[in-house]
Amino acid sequence: MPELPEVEVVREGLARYVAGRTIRAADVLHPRAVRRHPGGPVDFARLLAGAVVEQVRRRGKYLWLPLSTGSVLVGHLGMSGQLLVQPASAADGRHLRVRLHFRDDGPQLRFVDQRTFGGLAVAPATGPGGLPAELAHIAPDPLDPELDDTAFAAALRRRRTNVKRALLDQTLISGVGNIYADEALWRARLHYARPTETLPRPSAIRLLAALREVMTAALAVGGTSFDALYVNVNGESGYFERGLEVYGRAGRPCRRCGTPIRRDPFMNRSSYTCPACQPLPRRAHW
DNA sequence: TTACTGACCTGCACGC
DNA sequence: TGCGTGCAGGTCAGTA
Repeated sequence: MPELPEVEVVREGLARYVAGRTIRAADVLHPRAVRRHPGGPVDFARLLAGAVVEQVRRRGKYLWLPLSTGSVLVGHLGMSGQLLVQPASAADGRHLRVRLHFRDDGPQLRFVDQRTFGGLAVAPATGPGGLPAELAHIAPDPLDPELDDTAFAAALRRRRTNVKRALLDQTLISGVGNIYADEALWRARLHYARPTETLPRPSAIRLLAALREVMTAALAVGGTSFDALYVNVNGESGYFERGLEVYGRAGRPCRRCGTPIRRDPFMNRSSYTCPACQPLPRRAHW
C-alpha cells in the first residue's frame, strides 16, 4: 500500500519523466477517479490541456504538480493507485482511470487504480509555495525538514487517544500508514494502545526517529510491495517487504526476542506487535 | 473542538 | 465449480 516511501519513489519517477512536458489532452475513463475535482471530468481535462508540468512535489501521501497555468494537479494513490509512464502503444490495463497525452507524443502518464480510493484533481495554487488549499490540513511528514521534533512530541502528548491512532492522523504527522506505524512502534518498543498523554517526551522523540529510520530504509530499496498494487512509474516493485520486522508476520518469531508476533484487529484493520518487546501498557487506550 | 465510526471500493483467499 | 464471506486500508463526512 502506498505510504510515504512509496509515494516518494513515484514522485522521483514523475520528476524524471513528466516534469517540463506540456500536456496535450486528458482522458478521464472513470469519473470516480476525479471525484475530488469539483468541476467534473470535462472541466478537469479542460484545465490540463496546454499546461506545462513545472515540478513534482509531495506532502505526506499526496503528490502535487505545479502547472504553468497557475493551477496544480493534485494526486493521491489511495490504496491501489499507480501513476505509470507508458508508451502510447502500451495496451490499456483493466483499471486504467485517467490518461494524460503530451504534446511531444512521448510516453503517456496513466493513472491506474483497482480499488478507486485514489484520485486526481486540478486546484488553484493558493497556499505558501503554491500549496493547494486541499492540502493545507496535511501536516509535514517525518522526512520533511519543516517537521519540528519538539513540537511534534508536544502535539502528540496533547492528544487524548492511543499512539497508533495519532500516527495515522495526517493532521498531526503525514505519510504514515498502517505498515510503517507498526514498524516504527516495534522499533521504538511501544504498544499501539499506549495513551498519548502518558508518553514521555523522549519516547515520542524516539518514535519519530524510528519512523524516519524505517521510512529512509524503505525508500532506499524502492518501498514496500506485497503484490502488484504498488509499483513505481515504470511498473517495478520495491523490496522493503523483506525488511519488515512485524507487519504481516503474525505467528512468526520476533527478530529481536523470538516471541511470536501477534495480530490484533485495530480500526477495521490489523496491528502487529511483539508481546514481549511491546508490552500492553497498564493503562491502554483502545 | 476533538475523537471516533462507517462508507467507499475491488480482487483475492478461503470455506462450504 | 460456484457462491458467500472476510480481509486488505486511506480518507472523509457524519456523529457523539
